[in-house]
Amino acid sequence: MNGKATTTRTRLDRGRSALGPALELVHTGRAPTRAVLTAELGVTRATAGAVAAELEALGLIRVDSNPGAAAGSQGRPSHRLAVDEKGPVALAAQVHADGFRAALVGLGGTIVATAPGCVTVSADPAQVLGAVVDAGAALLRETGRRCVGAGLAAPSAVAEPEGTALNPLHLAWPAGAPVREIFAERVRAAGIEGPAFTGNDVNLAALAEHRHGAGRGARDLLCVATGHRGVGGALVLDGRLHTGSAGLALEVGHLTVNPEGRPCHCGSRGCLDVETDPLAFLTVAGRDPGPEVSLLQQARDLLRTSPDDPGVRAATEELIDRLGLGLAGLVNILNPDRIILGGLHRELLHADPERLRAVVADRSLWGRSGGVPILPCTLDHNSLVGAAELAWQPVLDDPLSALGREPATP
Amino acid sequence: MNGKATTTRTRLDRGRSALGPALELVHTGRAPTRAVLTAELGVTRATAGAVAAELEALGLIRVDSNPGAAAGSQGRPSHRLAVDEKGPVALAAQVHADGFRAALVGLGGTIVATAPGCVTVSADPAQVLGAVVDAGAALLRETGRRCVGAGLAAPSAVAEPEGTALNPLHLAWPAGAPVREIFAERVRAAGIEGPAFTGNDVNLAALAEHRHGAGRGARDLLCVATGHRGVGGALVLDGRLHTGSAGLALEVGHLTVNPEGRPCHCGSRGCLDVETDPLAFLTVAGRDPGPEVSLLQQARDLLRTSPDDPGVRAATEELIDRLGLGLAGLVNILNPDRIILGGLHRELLHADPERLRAVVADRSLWGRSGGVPILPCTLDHNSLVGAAELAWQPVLDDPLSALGREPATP
DNA sequence: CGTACTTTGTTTAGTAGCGGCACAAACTCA
DNA sequence: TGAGTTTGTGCCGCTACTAAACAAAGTACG
Repeated sequence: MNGKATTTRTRLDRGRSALGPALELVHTGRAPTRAVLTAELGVTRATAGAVAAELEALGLIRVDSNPGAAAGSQGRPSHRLAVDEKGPVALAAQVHADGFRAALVGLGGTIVATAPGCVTVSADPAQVLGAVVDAGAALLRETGRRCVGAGLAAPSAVAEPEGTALNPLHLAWPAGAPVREIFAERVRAAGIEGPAFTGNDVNLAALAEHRHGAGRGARDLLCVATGHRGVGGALVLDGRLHTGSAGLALEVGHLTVNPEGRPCHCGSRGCLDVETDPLAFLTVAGRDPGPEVSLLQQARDLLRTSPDDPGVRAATEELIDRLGLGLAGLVNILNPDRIILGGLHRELLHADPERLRAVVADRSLWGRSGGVPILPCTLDHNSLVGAAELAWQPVLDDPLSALGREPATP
Repeated sequence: MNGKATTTRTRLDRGRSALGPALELVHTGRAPTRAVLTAELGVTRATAGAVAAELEALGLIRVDSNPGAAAGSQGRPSHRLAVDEKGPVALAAQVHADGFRAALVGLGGTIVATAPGCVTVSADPAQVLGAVVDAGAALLRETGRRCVGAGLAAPSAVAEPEGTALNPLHLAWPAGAPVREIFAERVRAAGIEGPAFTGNDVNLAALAEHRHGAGRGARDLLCVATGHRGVGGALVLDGRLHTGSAGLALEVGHLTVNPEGRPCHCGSRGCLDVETDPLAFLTVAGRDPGPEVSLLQQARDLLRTSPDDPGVRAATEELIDRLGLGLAGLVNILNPDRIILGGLHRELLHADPERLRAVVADRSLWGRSGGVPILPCTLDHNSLVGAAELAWQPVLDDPLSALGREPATP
């Protein structure tokens, strides 16, 4: 076989622009085999094979030539595609009122290692972010994993394009703190490879649920969640977060859901924020919130342990009605094809799903859009996984340039 | 010249996937010259030249080798790119409470011919749509233009994917009328070439303004407008209409803007619909609406002729405050980078722009997003032009297959 | 008025990434 | 064991580009 030198190319010169979409399909679990990958990409088997081979060569996925049971189907069994669990990871960081958490997240949204940390709430963002980045750097050293980048989930709206935290009310941080810049600087200082990103925690939770959780397959996904205080929202359209032109979209906390309701710090009354958050639940239920654990935890415990207590029952129903009103307003404006609830709202849905669905359907204008499925979040640490998604995104968009070959800007 | 046969190909085999984006740039006026086209497409001059040549060969654009003044610039003057005004057209149709209108619209959103028509409001959609399609067919015969397809602007939400009119309240049509199907059938019956599309009029107005009017260049464009009765909204994201999963997004008419306001047919009180439409304006101004001309026309005339009348002044201010509250709510949820107002809302903006902007900024949560520019519609017949955009879309997406070469589904 | 410079358009020669096709491989079914 | 079915691979060629050199058409400036 007088093979010409060109033969050395046949495998690695194939598949470039289809590389990103293919990786995303494996990442989100929508391409378990090469045959499915071929169909999903809309390419030929030859191309899909070459793309899979190149992704394997990059150390991102594995192609199992497994003899695994192709139960009940005819023909040659497909090789299985899976994320390479020994591959690179993204560093994910989260800060909230109670402390912080760092984790390493591989492709597929699997948490490889995690390091919770508690700090006394500090008014200095640089100190907290430095601590969480250091925890992440320690995880990277311990595991020896390659890092593709870092992502931070912040409990505040993040203004675009500056990356400043607009309302970190419950962190005692100064409004307008340049969190993105501080985080990126700390990541660089810790010697962590790759770019650094920052986003709002509810936005990132929605992104994670869309790719790996209850939102998988939705085209227009609305996510609403409580933290310890207040309510946040997020919208994923066609697989991408809609953050609005200034990063301030889906600030749903101040929708009016009770015209005669409690006054809100925004100047209005009866906002979703003050009517459906954990503090509201405890107050309506007639409990004095204690200072020992977080309000969210207290509300959750109360709802789980004594759901039939009259006060708890009344609080549940009132909050469900208020939340339903807010969701109906959002449905009329956004018309999502799925809604996902997190935090206390998830518990309220769990407590009486029929009531919530009925309120939303009743207050939505057109019956059809009121019939939107409302589901609970399903992922653990979804904000953390979402933060990792930010860091993975460049790799999903263009694996070759993101992983160092063909440097984008030399 | 012993030229090989292959030489005959050098011109028409070039430029395929860049063809659509290039046409869209010329269509929206963002590529006045080949040099700009080169930069906008991010391709080489060779490719841009070949693409422009092919679009010219398709009869869609013209390349002027004009000696026209390249005032003040060095270097070789660029050839000018322009839409071919003798090229094909789209048939645009609009129906509203007062009658209908048909038009032929060329690339660039220019109305080539128009035929207004008045029919007594008929409860039979097939009759009205048949009349407007016939008027369009007559225009096509008169002008002898080639037709790329037809689009209909309906004054109602259009449910996806069925294409039924959900709330044609002011047309006396049955709710749930299959307008898309009826329109498509009439278009086929009239022997008009190309596919037929149907959309909501405010949505289509927003699309037209985004491509050819006050919304040009906006990434997230919010459009709010009154017709004769009621209020509609639309959102254009990244150049595409956001219609939601069931076509029901941006049904903003029932946002609460006055908790103690007028009762609305939706069961609530103080909806944007009943608080800021032309009837509300006339009522607050203390005028009895007459039956002779449309409510919108009466309100417009009143506002223009006697803006300093105390009743008119009070009505203007009250409606501006209500509208501002509704817009602020939308800004908090959608965070658009531009807002465009149509119908009576356009007149209200014109009457006191500062007041409206102040209310929106004041009721928006974060100062920055309250500073969103609010502009009046600038296009005549923007719904009609938007309807034509629907019909042009397949050509913009893939000129070759849409214009008959390479039939998509043989 | 001619020369240098700037910018635009064209020609020619590649090349990356895919499709098409034939064939090989691996299984099920009868 | 062989036919049928589905999956993976090697090879060829096409399409839509890029790269680079060249040509053209103007301005700037002596």
